[in-house]
Amino acid sequence: MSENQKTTRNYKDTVFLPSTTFPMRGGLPKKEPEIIARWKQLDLYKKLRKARKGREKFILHDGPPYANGNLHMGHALNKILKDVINRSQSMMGKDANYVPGWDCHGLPIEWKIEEQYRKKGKDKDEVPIEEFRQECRDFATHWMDVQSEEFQRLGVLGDWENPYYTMKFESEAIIAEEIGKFLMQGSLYRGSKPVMWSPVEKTALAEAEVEYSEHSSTTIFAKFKLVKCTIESLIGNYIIIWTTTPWTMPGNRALAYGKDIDYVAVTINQVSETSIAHEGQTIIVSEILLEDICSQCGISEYEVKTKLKGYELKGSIASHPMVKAGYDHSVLLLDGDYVTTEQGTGFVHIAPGHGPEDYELAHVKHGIEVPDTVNENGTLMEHLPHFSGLHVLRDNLKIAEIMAEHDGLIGIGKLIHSYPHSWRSHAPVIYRNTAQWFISMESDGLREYALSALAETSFYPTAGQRRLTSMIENRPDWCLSRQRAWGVPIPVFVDKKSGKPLQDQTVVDRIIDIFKKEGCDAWFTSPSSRFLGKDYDPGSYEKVNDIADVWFDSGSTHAFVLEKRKDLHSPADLYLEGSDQHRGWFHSSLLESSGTRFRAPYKGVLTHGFVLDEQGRKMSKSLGNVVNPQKIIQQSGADILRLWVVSSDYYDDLRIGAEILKRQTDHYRRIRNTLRYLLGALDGFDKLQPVSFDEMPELEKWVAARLFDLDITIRQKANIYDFHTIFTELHDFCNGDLSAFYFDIRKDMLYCDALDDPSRRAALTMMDMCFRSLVSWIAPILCFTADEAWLAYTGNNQDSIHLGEYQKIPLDWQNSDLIKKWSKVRSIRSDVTTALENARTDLKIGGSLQASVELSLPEEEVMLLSGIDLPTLFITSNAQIVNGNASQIKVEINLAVGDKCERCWKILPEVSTNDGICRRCNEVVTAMV
RNA sequence: AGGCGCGUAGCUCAGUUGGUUAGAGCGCACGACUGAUAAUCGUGAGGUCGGCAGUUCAAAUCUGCCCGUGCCUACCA
Repeated sequence: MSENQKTTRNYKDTVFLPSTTFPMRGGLPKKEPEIIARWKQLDLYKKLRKARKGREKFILHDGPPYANGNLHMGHALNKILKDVINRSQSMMGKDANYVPGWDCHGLPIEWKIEEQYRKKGKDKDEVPIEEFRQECRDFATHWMDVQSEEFQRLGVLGDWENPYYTMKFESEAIIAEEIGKFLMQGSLYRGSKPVMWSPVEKTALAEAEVEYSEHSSTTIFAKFKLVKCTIESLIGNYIIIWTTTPWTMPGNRALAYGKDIDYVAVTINQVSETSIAHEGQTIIVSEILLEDICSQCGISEYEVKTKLKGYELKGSIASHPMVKAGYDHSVLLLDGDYVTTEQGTGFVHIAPGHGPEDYELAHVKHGIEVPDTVNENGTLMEHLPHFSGLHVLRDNLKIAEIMAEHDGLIGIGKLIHSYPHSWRSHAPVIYRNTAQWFISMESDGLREYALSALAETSFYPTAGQRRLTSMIENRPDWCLSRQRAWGVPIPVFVDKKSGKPLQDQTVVDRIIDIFKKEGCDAWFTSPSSRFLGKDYDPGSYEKVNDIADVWFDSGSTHAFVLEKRKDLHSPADLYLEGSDQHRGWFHSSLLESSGTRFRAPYKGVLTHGFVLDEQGRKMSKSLGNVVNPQKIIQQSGADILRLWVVSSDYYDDLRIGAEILKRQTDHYRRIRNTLRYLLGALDGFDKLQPVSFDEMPELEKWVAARLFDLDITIRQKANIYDFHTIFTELHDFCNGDLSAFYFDIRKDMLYCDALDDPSRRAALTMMDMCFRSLVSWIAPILCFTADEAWLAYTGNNQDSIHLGEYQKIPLDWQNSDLIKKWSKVRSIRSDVTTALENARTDLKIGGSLQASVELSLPEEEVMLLSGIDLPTLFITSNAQIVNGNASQIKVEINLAVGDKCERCWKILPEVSTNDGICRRCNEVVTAMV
């Protein structure tokens, strides 16, 4: 080798640069499906069950999504969070067995099928119910398959081959069995309440099946004579009400006043020719509405007798306008906080069978019985004198005239207003009192059991407890029945004579047996005798044709999933859903379980917020701000979405949008590159001897202490489902501790020291542990990337990081003193980098290796730095303490003296006499041969 | 309209029992390196802590009102 060749020798191939097959760019959209395929081929779910066999179980019970469409961000958030929790529990050694599920029955699916019928010009009522139900079943099956694929694409690990769903025959049977429990207890009772009813279709409607359009109504001013009142002078006066639904008058049972409204008693002195009001009578109405009423009723002269406040009418009783014509019941005056003086008379007539508010005030609050007055075809019932057979929508003028004849009115009018109509027939609908099945909150102490169960449940965040508790405290009895087709029937027979439900366990058991084998379609297709057996005459019993509220279905999942599957347990460790489920699944599950098992089906409840757009607005099609999970997965990958979940405070609402996702991608790259650097550095490490902890340099011991602390934090936070903190800790560790500090300092050693140098081996030993720890810590979050990195590390494609656990960090790695010490060291280092930056700005230096650092330090800091190699710490070519007794830290930067080592690029005096490289490099290169 | 929440830098979040000039990371700007290179390192600029009023020696933190926003109810005779 000539002199010339020597000086230009390229030392690059003598430097141990990182090398790895783990690419810098993830290419997640393409890679993730491959990883999923690998998991399937490995049968990861089952393998994990085997690996965790006998371990303590952790059961996060899946709240079933509704099987009727593609996933949206809310689904993604929910399932990712569940998966992160399950995987982290698994990493902590538990058998976290996750069984996903679906909710299949219910109105939205029923509608879809109906809609298809309408398109074909078919009528739902002409189709046999079993055929209709089969189509609903097929529809739900289709969407379960679609959603299952979509969930798995998010990386969610669970028993996808054997999920639960509410329309499975066994599920349906057990739902029926649970209803049977309430039946046998006696807390299931038949009552009634007003529901939206279409007289044309003769069916109950849901709120969402109703559309509002213009309708012309006959209005009446009806008069109720006061028969009892604390203000005696008012007795005999008439309370006036105004209504747009004269047909509800036979069902009137009360009047509502506003306690703070000003009323006046007014004597009518003169009326117009056409008026039906009577001179000399005294009426009571709202003061500010008086003029308006008088003009509408043709009252031309009047005289105010008394002024009063609403509350003075408390306890008063009036008589019905038709009191002498068969309507001689008492009409109570009640305080209604919803009464306004915007229109009408300031009094509201209450027909408990014809409005939810009427029902609530009269029946629920005051126990007034709800009369049946309207047939299912919309005609008034036979037992109603004078009105029998009249139609509630067509005959209102007639009804008004009859009332006027009986001197029950002071005015008749007309109003065009917005009124509910049936979505299907576009015909007006009414509220109609309808027989319904209820579960009593009181009769068997359900409310008490539920409340005490809540007190024993852990809530994340704690606010959920208050919210649910106040709902349970205030809610009315559970209305279980729906007049619908697609659901689990209420498996009850009613004794036609007594009107009481049949309570016989053998009948219930028989029903359940049949449902288990054939599904609950049998209820609609089999004769009653099949269920009743020989002991009862089918002719004497009415089979209930209502189905159960779908919330009862999902409220029973603990019974047919948690209790029935041997690989699960009840109560679950955790239920986790969006905050809307306080009113939904958390609520219904609690009631169902409290009523039958006297405890909650869960030990903990976690609620997350809703997904909003980047400005914090709700997502809607009309705003055009909807973000689809499918699109994000396609563009960036599911790991990015998963990172978004844990980087957010999911107890509150979460925002998502272009910038937020960009930030996640940035964070992802940082973590990925940290893994990549470790993998590169560790290339070939397995051939070298690891170094025992005691023999490691202090810097490595500091890394060990950081790992120890992180391990503690991560386990603690994972146990309270606080992944946001975990994410922050991990990111800062990769970013601040490793990349910007430890790696940067150790590069020289890693690249330039002899391959088997003890210090270098010590660094690699610690880096190996860093990698193993880091990859297991991110595994629950970045499940794909962790898997990929682990595969690059082990080279064993029959293994997966997800079968493993968090690393066990040795106890003697804990060292809070070292953490404190190096925090101070880094503070001095920061002063140096600032000084270096200033020198750079002054064009004194470029790279830090060009610099020589002169430090003036107080004694304390000198002690701190003793034993630490300063050029290594600062990544400069030279550094020394020039004054060890200074009052404050002072840093001076000079150009390093000497020539640049061709191999390690440090500037050292020895280089010129050493063939262009430094002493250390010379030794290493010579030894290589 | 009612019940329960939320509102700290462009973004995501910390801010312990009220106590010095309100923190972090990202992004941004500027610079260095070119042996983590569609990487990496450094420095820096960004906040009347939703608004107003009050309690206090002292408020992002406690109280009241208001505004914005989300979930759940109720939207009617």
